[in-house]
Parts: sequence; structure tokens; C-alpha cells
Amino acid sequence: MNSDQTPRLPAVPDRPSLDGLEDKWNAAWSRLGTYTFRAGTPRARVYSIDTPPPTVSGSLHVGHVFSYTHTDIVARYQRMCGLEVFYPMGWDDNGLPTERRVQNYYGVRCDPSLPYDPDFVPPHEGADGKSVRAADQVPISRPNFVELCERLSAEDEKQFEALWRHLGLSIDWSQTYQTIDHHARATSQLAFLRNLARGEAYQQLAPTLWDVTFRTAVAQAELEDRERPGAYHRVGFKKVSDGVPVYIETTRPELIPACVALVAHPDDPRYQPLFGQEVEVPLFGTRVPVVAHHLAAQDKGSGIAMVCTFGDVTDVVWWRELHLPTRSIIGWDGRILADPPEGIDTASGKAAYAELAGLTTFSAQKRIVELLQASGDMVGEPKPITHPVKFFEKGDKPLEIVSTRQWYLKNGGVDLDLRAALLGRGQELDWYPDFMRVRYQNWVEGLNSDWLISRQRFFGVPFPVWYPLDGAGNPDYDHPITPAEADLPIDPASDVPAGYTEAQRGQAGGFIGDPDVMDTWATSSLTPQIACHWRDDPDLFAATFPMDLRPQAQDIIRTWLFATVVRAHLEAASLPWSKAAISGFILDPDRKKMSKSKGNVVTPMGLLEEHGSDAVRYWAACARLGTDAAFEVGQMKIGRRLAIKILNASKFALGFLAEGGTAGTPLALDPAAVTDPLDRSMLAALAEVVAKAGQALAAYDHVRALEATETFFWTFCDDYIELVKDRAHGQGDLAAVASARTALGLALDVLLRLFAPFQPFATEEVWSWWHADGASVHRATWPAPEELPAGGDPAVLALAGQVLGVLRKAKSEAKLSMRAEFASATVTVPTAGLAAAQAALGDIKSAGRARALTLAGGDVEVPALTASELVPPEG
RNA sequence: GGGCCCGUAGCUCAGUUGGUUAGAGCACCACGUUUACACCGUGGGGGUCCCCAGUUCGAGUCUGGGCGGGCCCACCA
Repeated sequence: MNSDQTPRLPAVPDRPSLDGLEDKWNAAWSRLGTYTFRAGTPRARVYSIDTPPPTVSGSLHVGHVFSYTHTDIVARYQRMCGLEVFYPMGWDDNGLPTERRVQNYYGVRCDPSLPYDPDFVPPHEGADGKSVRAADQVPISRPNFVELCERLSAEDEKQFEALWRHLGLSIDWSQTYQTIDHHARATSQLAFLRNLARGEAYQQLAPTLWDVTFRTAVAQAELEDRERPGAYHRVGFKKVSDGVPVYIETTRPELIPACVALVAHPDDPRYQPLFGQEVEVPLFGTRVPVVAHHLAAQDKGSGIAMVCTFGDVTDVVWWRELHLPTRSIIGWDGRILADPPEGIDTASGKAAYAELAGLTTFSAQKRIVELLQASGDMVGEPKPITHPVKFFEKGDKPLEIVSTRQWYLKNGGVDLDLRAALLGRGQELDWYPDFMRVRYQNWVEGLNSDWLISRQRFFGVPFPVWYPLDGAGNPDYDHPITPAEADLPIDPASDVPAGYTEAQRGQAGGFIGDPDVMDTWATSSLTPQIACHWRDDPDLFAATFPMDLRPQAQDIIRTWLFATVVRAHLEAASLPWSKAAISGFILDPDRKKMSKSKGNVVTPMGLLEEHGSDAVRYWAACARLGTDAAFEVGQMKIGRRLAIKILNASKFALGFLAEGGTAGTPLALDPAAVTDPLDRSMLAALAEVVAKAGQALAAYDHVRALEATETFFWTFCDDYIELVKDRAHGQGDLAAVASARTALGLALDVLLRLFAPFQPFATEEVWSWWHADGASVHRATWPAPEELPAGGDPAVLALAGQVLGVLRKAKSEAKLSMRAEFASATVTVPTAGLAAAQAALGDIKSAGRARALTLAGGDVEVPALTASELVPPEG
């Protein structure tokens, strides 16, 4: 396709315009397959990109436009460098946001115990915002739920695709995936089974951070701290030996029935005498030991803390390291369990517990404070404080800690050899910008457990395992039954393991499916394997993996980036990609991160339609990787101006190409025809820009490349074109005219290619004016300095521009039109530059409208007007 | 508590191993309709490079200490 990049006779529109270019060229690119990945290309000639799959249940915002533009600039540059770019697009429709949206939109909820209903019709097809109350939601099977998800996502994906196309992303739209589709589920389950077989995935019954709203376990990476009001409650625990109270201060008095010990620092002289003694838990009568541990802070509260199972993660550490018993009192719903834990044996203790049973932790706290005050065990009133509390990042209530059986994947949180290896992967990866590597290191070094990958949700990729039930109907978790890899994906809630029948489900001696689904990151961490078709296309996988680039946001280094590194390390013993490009956030003019809640979000499509895609891309391209950028409409207007200038300057230059050749053929752009020193100077300066821009883009510094190109382009327009205008129009001898026209054509040819990654629409439009149908600037070869004539002196253009500026300034200060003529003028230039300036004398005279111009060498730093006589234009 | 990034013109930002008089665009002011472009052109004004102290012949740049802004992590009784 479009192999013919040969220039033809230019056909330049009378009034070039940016309007409609997005639709026009998207249709053409789609028709011609301009961005289609050519299968069969050897790995060394492929550049593959692990595009972030946007969450389709959310909405796109300008931050997406910003960062995806950065990636597209890379893709277009690499493609022009001759690499075959593998640039897929995924849609993230797996996980809680989609689950909630499908529930509300269709009025359903997922119940994996139900069988698939092929004729199911959703009861409700509502608009967003009008959610169906949970009580009215119809339960449906997981396969039905997945179908609805795919149906709803398909609508979103159309909108997203339209936006990406309008923005000009050079994605290969035949390479798409959904994180909940058949292929992604199969890939996710296959990777899990391999992890299981190698012992990297394992189950454990252990205290787990638990969200009581979603009723699921959450992983370390999904936590965030929020400052919350709380209060210290000073409560006395009487020593068993003498009845003298020991006072602790707690923010969670409702957990007193779960108390298993008091703990103080081993060096704390106040409490050293107590170590080994027992105290009595107030209200409940349990006897607990006073123990020592170095994590107890002497300066917090009263310096001695109660250990509960479990109030926070420190409790878990104490419980584990000091081998304390377990007294759980909080259930999966976040309420106090109906029955008291072991250890509360007295009648009064049971009575006190009964006061709390069934209450939420919030209500239980109020009640127990009343009880403690009534019994005299609490001193004074609660003392209000604010303190950080752990939340699930998507949750609204503080996390609790409950003991549950969960699946874990080794990620270096426990295995220090693995941690060292993963830190090594962080070193091996090229980071843009480099300082982002530190965030990865900090995170890996701070891991305190393996990756908890199971979620007690219904929608998602199920764990592809069943468990045999023994004669008493109890599952044997240690010997899971796994499916054949060829059968994936499976749903253990509806599929039956080999050797069993559906009738044996849940029966003694039969089997039961694993009820959980995987963490959304457990699937997203496999985007390279999904996109490159690890599971089902070995040739494509070999040609694209490990990938070249992972572009992503800085806030998900600890989740998406790290998890992807883990999966590739475990499965392929390699990095998933060699480079990571980390984009910054978009800030509103008040320097706050843009967010919906602040009501300052601009819809991307409206922005593109208002300013034009090249303009918005220009704004994005002006910001470096990893640096937060302001949302600036002004910058987009500059981008639009640049795009229009490209059209107009091209119109000017191409007009002479049409004149310059014999009828029906274009002027041959023969570098040897460029003989004039000024023309050769301009092309020499351009050659430097080509080298600089190429180096910058190769180093993922698109800002520097754009800046160099843009700066040159404005000089080219304002000085060079003005200087050679008359000559290009035909003044002077034939060789001089041909030199100017050829130089204009050569420069334009190079400039369009330099701008192509940034301004794909304007450059393609101009390219089409003088290239064969189907030829695309985006499949043209990235310019090399060698294609321009060597030996020109850049100083000629620089000095000619300065002298011209001197003449312009005189007219401006005289408040005269630039058309005003000098009867005569003398400009003194630095002696060292005199020869260079003289070389352009004719063009300077012409452009400056000087009937007589003398250039004199002198001891000046910049050219200066030393004598002049201006003649106002007549009329 | 640990770490990272940032602080340069009214605004958004460049300033590459230390080296002339610190730059660009926007905004602002003045002028000009000039056959590529009024979606334009030409010219101009505008800075205590956050502060202090060092290193150096020389610091926006390097070192140390502050101040201010943003972000990440942290066992949060």
C-alpha cells in the first residue's frame, strides 16, 4: 500500500482549511490501512506498545487525551523510522466500576449459583444516573452478567474509539481486546494455572484487609489513608494480682472484647514490672497477658496498647509474632458477631457482649462507651483527635481486618530473593523520566505481604479451580482440581470438572467450584500477554513480546506497572517491555488535579471539535513526560495557529513547484540545483534541526523535538520566505530562481515529515496536495540530515534575518508600512559576519525594499542601522 | 517519619557537562491590510532566576541549610 511517495504536480486549494480534516483523513487512513500492523515482520523491525486500556465504564477526560497523545507521537515517529508499529487498543471492562454500572443500568445483580439463561432479557435498560435499587435488582448468572457487561461496554467503546480516531491516534483498530472477553479470561486463567503449577500462587487462611461495603478482601496496593476524626478513650485494665488498673488509650473501644493482650515497649520502665502479669479486660472479664514488643511506641497514648484481633495491621504483627490467641468479633458485614469469642465466659461478660452483638462498629462504639462509663472503667470523656485510617481506594468505610481464606501470588512481599529479582527488573527497565524508577523501588522495598489476588465478588475472571468434597462434604483446599488448558476459559460455578457430573456439585464425595474472582489487576497485569496473543498466536507473540513501550500514569506504578513486571518475570523470566513512559497529571489553572468532583472537567470531544485535533495535540506535546501540566486553552490556540501556518506556508512553497517543472510534471527536487548561499544556508540550518529533532525523539523527548522544529519553522516563514519571495516569484537569473524554488520544496518536504507525529492532520493534508493517492506522510521515511545538501553556512540566513530585522525596526519606529522603501540604507554588521551577510545582499535588498543597501563591517555585536533614508509609500 | 519532583517575565514553560548582555510563546503596548497566511504581519516594554551560606576567576546551573507548592510511601494504640 501507499508505497508511491513520489511527488506529483501539486494541486493546492485556494483557501486551505483545517475544518473537516479529522473526518477526511480518518476515513482515508481506515480505508488504506495506514496504521495496520503488518504481520510477519521480524521482531527486530517491530515496535510494540502496551497501550493502557481505559476503563470504559468511566468517561474519558483531558488527561487521557494528554497522555495518549504522547504515546501516539512515539508511535508515529517509530513508524516513520521504518519500524512496524504494533499499537493495539484494549478496553478495561473488568472490575468493580463496570459491575456497579451494569447493575444499575440493567437492574440486575450477579448470582454465580444460577444457571445460564440463553433467552434472558434484562428487566430494565435505564439511562445512567437512574440506578435501580439493590432490592429491585434481578439475580442472573455470571455468564449472563458478562454478556450484559460486554453489551454495555460495546456502546462505550464506540464512543471511545470515535474520540481516539478524532484525536488522530494511529492505533491499529483490528488489534483490540476487552479485559472481560473470552480471550482475556482464558489468558488470565492460563497464567494463573501456570502460577499454581509452579507454586507461585497459593491459598492461605489469614487476617485480611476487608471492605465491609463491598464485602471483599483488598490488596495492599489498593489501600489509601484518609484523615478521619477519632477519639482517645482512656480505659483501665485491672491487674489480676492486685486489682490496680493499668490505663490504655484506644480509638477503637468497641474492640475491647477482641482484646488478647496489652503490649508495651521492652525498654519502657513504666511497664517493665508488668511483663508476664495478667490483667482483666473490663466488662468482659477475660484475662490477658501484658507483653513486650519493640513496635509498641512509648510516646503514643499512655505508652501501652491493647492488642485486638484485629484493629489494625500492627495488631496482626503482634498477634503473629507473639503467638497470641484469636478472638474475632467482626463479621464480613462489618457488624459485631452474634456470639462472643472464646475467652468471654462469665455471665456478666456474655451480657455485656450481648449489648454489642449485631451492631455496626460505629454503634457498638457508642454503646460500649456508655457501658464503660457506667462501670467506671473509662476515665473522663473521649478526647477527639484526627488520625489516618486505612480505606479501600474505592470504598467509603474504614477497612476491617478479618480472617479469611484467600489466594495469593508471590510478588516479593515475603520471598526476599524474588524481591531482589524484581528490584533488578526495575533497574533493567528504561524509565522516562528516569526519576520514576524510585517510585517503583520504594514500593517494592515496602511490600509487607504477597499479592492478594482473590476477591469475594461475582463479576470478574473466576479462579479456574474446583475442590473435591470429602465424605462429610468438606472441601479439600489443598488439592484443587484444575481444568485442561485447552478448555479455558471456564467458570467453575457452571462448568464441571473432568470425571464429575453436575449432580455431584456440592454433594459429599463430589466437588465445589471456587467461588471467588480475581483482582482486576490480576488480569490487567497480563495486557502484554493478552495483546500479543501469548495463548493462541505464537508467531505474533514472538514478533511483539517483550514489548517496547509501556505508557502509563504515575499513580499506578505500584499496581499496573509493578504487577505486569511480576507476571512477566514469573511467566517469561523477562521484563514485559524494555521502556516505560510515565505521563503527568493535568492540573486546572488553580494547580489542582482535575477531577469530576471539582466540576472542572472539560469533555474531550468538545475540546477537539472546538480547537481542532492538531491544536489539542500541540498542547499535549508541549509537556514533558512525567511532569504535571496545566490545562491551557491558550496553548491550543497556538497549536491551531501553527497548523494553519503549515497549510499556508505549504501553499506558498508548492505554488512554485507547479510553475517550476515542465507541464504536467513537478519540479525535480534536485539538491544540486540549490546554488544560492542563502538557500544553502537555510537547508544547512534545517539539517541541524533534523539531527536535533531525531535525537530528541529517539530519547523520548518530544518537547525538544517539537520546539526545535517549530522554532526553525517560524524563522523559515518570517525570514527565509520573506527574503526569497521575489526571487521565487521569478526575479533574477534562472539558476537563482530554480535554487529558491527547489530549496522551498526540499525544506517543505522535510518540515512536513518533522511535524507529522505532532500535527498528523495538517501535514497529511499538505502531503496529499503533491503526492500520489494513498501516499501518506505517516508512512514516509523520517528525515535524515544527509538528504539535504551539505556545506551551507547557517550564518548566512541568521545574519540576513538580523539585517532584515534592523530594516523592519526602522520602519516600525517610523510608524511606516513594511512596504515603505529605503532610498538608501547602510547597515553595520559584525566584521566576522560581513561576508555571510553580503552573500544574501540581493535578497535582503529585495525583502527590505531598499533601493540601495550598503553592508559595512564594524565593531558591533549585532547588526545596526548606521544611515538610512526612508521613503513613505505613495498614496 | 522516609523519599521524589518543582520554585526563572503578569501566565505557561525552556535554559543539555558552570562561561558573553537569562530565553520562547501567550498576555500587554504601538504600528501596518504586504498577491502563502487578518485564523495575519512588524516592532516594543517587561525578570532580586524563592531565601541564606559555601565551592569557583565566574553560579539560574554545583554543595549545604532554610522557606513554599505538589506527589509517593509509612506499623495509624
